[in-house]
Amino acid sequence: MLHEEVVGRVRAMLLDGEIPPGARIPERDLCEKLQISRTPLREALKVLAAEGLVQLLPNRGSRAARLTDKDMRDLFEVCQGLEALAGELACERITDAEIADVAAAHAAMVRHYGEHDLLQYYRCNRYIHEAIIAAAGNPVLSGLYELVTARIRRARYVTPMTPRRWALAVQEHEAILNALQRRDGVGLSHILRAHLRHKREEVLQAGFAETEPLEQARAS
Amino acid sequence: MLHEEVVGRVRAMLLDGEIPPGARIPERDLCEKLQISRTPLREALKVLAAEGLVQLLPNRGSRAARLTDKDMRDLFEVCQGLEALAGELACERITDAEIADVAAAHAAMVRHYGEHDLLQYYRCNRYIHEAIIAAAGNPVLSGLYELVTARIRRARYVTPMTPRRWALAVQEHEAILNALQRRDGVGLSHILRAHLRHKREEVLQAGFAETEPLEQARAS
DNA sequence: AAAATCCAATTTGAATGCAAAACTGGCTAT
DNA sequence: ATAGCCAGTTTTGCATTCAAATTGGATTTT
Repeated sequence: MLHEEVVGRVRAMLLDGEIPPGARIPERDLCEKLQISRTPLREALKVLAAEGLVQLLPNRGSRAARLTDKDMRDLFEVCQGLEALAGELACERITDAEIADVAAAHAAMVRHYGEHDLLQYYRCNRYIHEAIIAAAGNPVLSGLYELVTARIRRARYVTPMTPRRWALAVQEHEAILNALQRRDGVGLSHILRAHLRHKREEVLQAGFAETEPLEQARAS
Repeated sequence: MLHEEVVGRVRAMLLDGEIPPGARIPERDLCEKLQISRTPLREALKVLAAEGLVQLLPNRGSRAARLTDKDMRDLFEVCQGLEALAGELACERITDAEIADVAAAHAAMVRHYGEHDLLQYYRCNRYIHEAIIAAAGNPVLSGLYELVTARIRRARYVTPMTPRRWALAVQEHEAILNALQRRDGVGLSHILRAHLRHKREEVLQAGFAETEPLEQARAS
């Protein structure tokens, strides 16, 4: 197994909640599960710690990072900035084919909204946001976006919405697609920021932060 | 030596150019120099690779990353976005004392400009930009900023300027301080973007990218 | 009985050792 | 003379090993 693969596997376990936030990560157990020795696993853990997904406690091992309310606020704030930037750049650089692709995803999303299928709705939603990032044509931006969104992914794409909030989100997405089709960078940037600001409020109100001080179960 | 210290030491060697861009990094040599064994060094290299400062070639070791023109452009573009965001947030959150601190650094910078002391000028310049980031009060933002600026630091704070460019930069900094003092977030955001756009043009014109395909000398 | 202390057992952090892959230089064949 | 190839050496990647730190619990002390 390649280094990047190990990092990817452990990252997936963290993002999927297979290793819950705050859980200690006993190296030996994970090694056994991944069928590798401690050396490459420890390399992966240090990388994930640099990404903010793992917290290293010197001489006391590592644990899955936990997000406070402040962390969540900060991450969303930066995410707003990154998406706003991406929106502006995307309007300058996106191709007609890519716009059509986003439009299709948008239509599918609206369909899922009509069917009250939250899971599929979120899948399309995420696809659209990521397509806008990709359309900015800036790998550095994409990389940072991935770093930031990884940490708030579960809060962002799992939190249930009130009918009122959901309707508003769909409306905002109409405006997003519209701005993109008109290649209105400034407009897209603004609507994306508002959209994410609303999402942040929603997530914070839902109390999604992972601040429980109690000891979590270890990874199964 | 602690893990973070190893990462820091190697990162410093990369940023200082002690290990020049493109140079191969023989693990044994670095181990000897740092007086550590290969295991912790390799952990540090993987972290630095995740940061984009080191390039890992599977089974063929690692080398100091080299920036192409495109990389430089992308990094500056993102840096613009981050500083613009920080500027807006800073105007909402900065204290009077912090503004006074920036004003003092600005005055010192102008003095160094008058003395044609580029090195000291750049030092104050960098201090100001970092103070604005810090004033945004968002550690996630600060972290990403550090990631991005580390990679363009040498291009940004070493490139010589024409008298004309230098005068313009000072003028822009007057506007930056002014917007900050008026707590004009939108204005600060705009002037910061323009300021960095100009810097980027300058750096790219100076041909600062590290694209030489020839084999570099190894770390001394 | 509660608190502090000490000791065994576990776990982490780092060095070493070993197998596999890549580079070097010299040789052969065309 | 040059291109291709092969053995020897070096370097990487990972498993193992060893020392140091931590944890939990039993024992002792107040």
